[in-house]
Amino acid sequence: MRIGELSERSGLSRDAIRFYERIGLVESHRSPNGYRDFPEEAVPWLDYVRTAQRLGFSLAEIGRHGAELREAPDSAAALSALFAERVTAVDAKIAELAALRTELAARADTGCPLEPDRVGRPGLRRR
Amino acid sequence: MRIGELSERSGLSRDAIRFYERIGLVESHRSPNGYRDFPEEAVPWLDYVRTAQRLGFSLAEIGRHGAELREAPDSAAALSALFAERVTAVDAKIAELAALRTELAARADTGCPLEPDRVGRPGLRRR
DNA sequence: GTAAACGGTGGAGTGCACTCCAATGTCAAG
DNA sequence: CTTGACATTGGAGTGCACTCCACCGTTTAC
Repeated sequence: MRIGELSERSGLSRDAIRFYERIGLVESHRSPNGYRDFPEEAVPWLDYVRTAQRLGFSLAEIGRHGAELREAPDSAAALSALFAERVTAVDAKIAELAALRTELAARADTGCPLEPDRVGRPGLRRR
Repeated sequence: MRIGELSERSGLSRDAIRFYERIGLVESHRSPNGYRDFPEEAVPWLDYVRTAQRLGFSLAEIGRHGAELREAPDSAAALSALFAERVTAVDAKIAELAALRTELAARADTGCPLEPDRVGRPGLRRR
């Protein structure tokens, strides 16, 4: 399909798609007239890209992930390991969010947010 | 405290703190010599800022909510409502991540990651 | 008293992820 | 054959969140 259709179906702008192509996040071949021709699979792929990106993964990470998968031997185990790694990263993010949620909920309870006194939970917080 | 101490205790660079001050995310008053003087509360506040930011909130969002909280009437209920709103936003993010996790885990299981419907292959082009 | 460490400012630069634009080419419909 | 929608390119611009720098003044340790 051409870029206009992919744009509509993926919800990304033409410019964004061309940008993604430039950085190697998506591929197309060219029709004889020079127009980009994208495969069907570009739609779910860009969908995945958007999701991962919205959830805090950079385009570089997403692209690296894709590249690793492509370069991995055909071993299903190797591929699974890469995904498992991603799952771990996502789990870590979820855990962080859960902690933030707790903090926020505690402040909502006390009604005593940033101003009056202590904001951070009392105790050790070092980095 | 001066900016160096705050930098160390918050884990943010001096430049970042000065930048935050410029955009109104943190406040200080000045010592007679012109040095910034930050209150103790700046430490937990910046801690909170970092956490929220790492988890996908923009500085603008963080600042907006901080401002709302500071400007809110003394009503604990109003403040609690604002925090409850944040909690809702965090919950939404967690839900999205959970969905991504499911997707990733499914692919890890099949060992057939981008393949079932052949995703447009990323061609690694480091620029 | 001097040197190091710390503080100040303004401004330029960086990396990311686009977005907009001008100039030009392609193609189907009227 | 023209019009209009769609495509191409390169390059400039945007917004965010810093980071680095030069050049200067202040404070502290010896």
